[in-house]
Amino acid sequence: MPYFDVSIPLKLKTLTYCYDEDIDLKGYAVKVPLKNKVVEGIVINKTEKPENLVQIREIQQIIGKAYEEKFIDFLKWMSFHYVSEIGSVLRATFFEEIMKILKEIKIKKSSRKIKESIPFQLKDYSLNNETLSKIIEIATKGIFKTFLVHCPNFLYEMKLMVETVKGVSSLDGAVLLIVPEKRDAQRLYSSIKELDSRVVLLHSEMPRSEILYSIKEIIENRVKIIVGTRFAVFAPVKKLSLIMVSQESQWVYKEEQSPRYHARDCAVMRGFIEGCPVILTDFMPSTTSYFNTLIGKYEFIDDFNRLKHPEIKILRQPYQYIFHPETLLYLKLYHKEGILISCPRSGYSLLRCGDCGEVIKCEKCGISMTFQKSTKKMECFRCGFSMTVPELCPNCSGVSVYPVGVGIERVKEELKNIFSDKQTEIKDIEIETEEFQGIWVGKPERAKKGILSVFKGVVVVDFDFFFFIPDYRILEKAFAKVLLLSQMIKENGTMFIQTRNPGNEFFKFIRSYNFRDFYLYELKHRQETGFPPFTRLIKLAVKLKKTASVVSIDKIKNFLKSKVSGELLGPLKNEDEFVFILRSRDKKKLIDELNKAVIELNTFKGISFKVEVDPVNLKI
DNA sequence: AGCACGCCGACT
DNA sequence: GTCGGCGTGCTC
Repeated sequence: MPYFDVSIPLKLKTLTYCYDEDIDLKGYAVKVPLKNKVVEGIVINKTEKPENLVQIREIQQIIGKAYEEKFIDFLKWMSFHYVSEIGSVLRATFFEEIMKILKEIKIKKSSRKIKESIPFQLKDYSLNNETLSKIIEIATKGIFKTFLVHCPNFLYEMKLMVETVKGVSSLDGAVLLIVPEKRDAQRLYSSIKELDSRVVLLHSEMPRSEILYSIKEIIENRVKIIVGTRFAVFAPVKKLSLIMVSQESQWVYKEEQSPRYHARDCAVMRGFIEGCPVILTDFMPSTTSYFNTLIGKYEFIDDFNRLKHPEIKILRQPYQYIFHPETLLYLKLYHKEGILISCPRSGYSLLRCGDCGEVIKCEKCGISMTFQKSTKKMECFRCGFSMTVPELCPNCSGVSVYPVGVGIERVKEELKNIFSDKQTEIKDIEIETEEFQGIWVGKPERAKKGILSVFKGVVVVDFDFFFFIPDYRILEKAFAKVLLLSQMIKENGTMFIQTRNPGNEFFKFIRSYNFRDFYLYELKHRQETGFPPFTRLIKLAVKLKKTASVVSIDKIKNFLKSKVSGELLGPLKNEDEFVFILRSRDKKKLIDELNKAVIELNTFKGISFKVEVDPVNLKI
């Protein structure tokens, strides 16, 4: 009798069932008994009779073909690469929708009112036709290859997507377009809808009924273009001609729940499995992707200089005042034409003790607290803890506490001193606005990638803020932030970056938009310190249950040490979890070994654990 | 002692 | 996810 591995959409490994007919059931939805219930699952592969099992139960019913065989291979890769049960992978891949459609449960015609978004304004952009024809050519050939296109800004990426869609419309398969956020997906959807109505939208904030509608359109082959956010990478299209991922460096592509997949990496693997090209784009490609172009894994296309970029000036951040004399002059000359001042924090400043040199930190979460001059209070922006300014330094009881660092409140105070004429408006940045004259103050996070060429100048004060963030990717993120802000500057405008450390090599690269040398510098550093792309990091959080007195965390640590080569850091305790970081230069082997170790870990009594491959942050 | 509740592990 | 087993602890 033939045997089949069946995956059930639970946190559960595949289970083996038998069936009396010997047919190829890979990708079929079936009904199988589980304990005293009957549940639905997917046949993953044909298998041999498991030796150790006495009783094997029978597949009760075949519902129909749910997934393409190649898609099942993709699921298997996901399960292996992200070290998670194949059942939980299944749950992430539109299983419910596909089952509903398969069982022809009547789908109530939802009102289908996708809120119309404003299409992107793309007319003025001239694309590099060579890039476009390269993409169309490879899509026509229908082979796997990954390109990394360095674009001058976000709209160029959107235009590239729209024009590519036009160029490949006669091809057989569908095009999958992945963007970071819901809002981008809605706008791109509207832009494409104008040219081709055979497009569907997929983002996770859509009502389930609308997602179901999109999936039904895809399965029933009425769709040529899919626009969506990260989970759209699982769209059940029969044939793909091309996958494009914009803003590939963005960490929103990482799913926070198990399986903690990265949509860009999944897109590349899906392209490989399905045999179609994958186009990654960004105006600040991730160091990892750039590295992949150096080792020949991806092909690099440099379109960054298709647009002119503003001059960037690096100036020394004064201590007593906020603005460097050159910045100040520029402000006085051009403030009517619109200047944005980007400031790392709200409030007035941080406070530092003159005796011990320590910045006052939140007693709850340990990060620097911001001082509000108007209320004489200190606040922690992460946990919301607030207190009155202490009279003595909490660290050394010193008496000479003074403000350091620049906050929005302090910038506004100084601007009011400079422009005492009262005619100069000082406004908090509102992205909804249409006109950008006057002086605007805001945090760099408020810079939005769709807002281009609106200010005469941008001033970044107290840039050094970035250097204190403990994140191995902070330089590429800081560079990306600078670029985002620079894109908001009109032609002939200027960008000023004020730093206490203008001699830092990092600014040489920024000032000249020298990406190649920046990446080489950054890669050298990552190689020396042992960070990706030269190593793989995996976070493993272990929980000891109440009855786990038999197992100690040391036992688990020793077990992991014996099973997994490379470094084992930790455990650090976080509430009821013990968190380990695994790190190895042999990236493939690490995943291999961890998958094997996890099978044994499952046999430990009284523990539970979570795995995160390529974690978003290393903080516990 | 008897039962209720909640935790834990197994599910082919 | 969900059910059954079992241990803890409360009450009659």
